[in-house]
Amino acid sequence: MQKLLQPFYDRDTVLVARDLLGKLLVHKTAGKARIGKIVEVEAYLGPHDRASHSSKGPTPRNQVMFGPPGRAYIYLIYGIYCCMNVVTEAPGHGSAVLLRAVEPVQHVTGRTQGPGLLCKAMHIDRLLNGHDLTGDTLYIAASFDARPITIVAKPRVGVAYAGDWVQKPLRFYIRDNPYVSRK
DNA sequence: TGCACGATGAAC
DNA sequence: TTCATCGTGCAC
Repeated sequence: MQKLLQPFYDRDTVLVARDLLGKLLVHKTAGKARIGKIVEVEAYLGPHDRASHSSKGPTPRNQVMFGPPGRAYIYLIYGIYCCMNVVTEAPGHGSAVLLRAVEPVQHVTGRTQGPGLLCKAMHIDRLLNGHDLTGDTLYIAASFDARPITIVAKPRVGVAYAGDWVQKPLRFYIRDNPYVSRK
């Protein structure tokens, strides 16, 4: 498996988001590698993006979004679920890609359609916030599966408060994949 | 120090 | 359509 390194993440957020589709999310715990194929993502561009956590500037919560690319930004949502993002572009940019759904590949149990369920099934929690994705515990790798995929772009989910940014097509998923969270 | 609310998911 | 559940950010 070819692990994605920092140059992959240090690029335009939309390009990273689209390229993440079909890649493998790997989380190693207790000698077991849990693997899921990424089938749905959303791009959060930076402080100018009103739907992004970085839109109000750096805070203790979102500081890893402003750190170097290739790290995990993981936060608690609604007091119940975790959501995982990968930080993109140069340090200080404040952009990231939210992983919304994966297709189970290995050692993944339970539902994976939706950012909260994805983290639960992959055993990803807030302790991994800020984790370096170029390490050996939590990382993303290119798949052996070279079959072409068709990418669909839609408005993001759950950001109705974001004004002009609500309708931007920054949600991407693999067409016809049954593990995408919504149509 | 208090409080309104959220990049969700599941039940009703 | 409503609710669970709690950390975060901002008002007071």
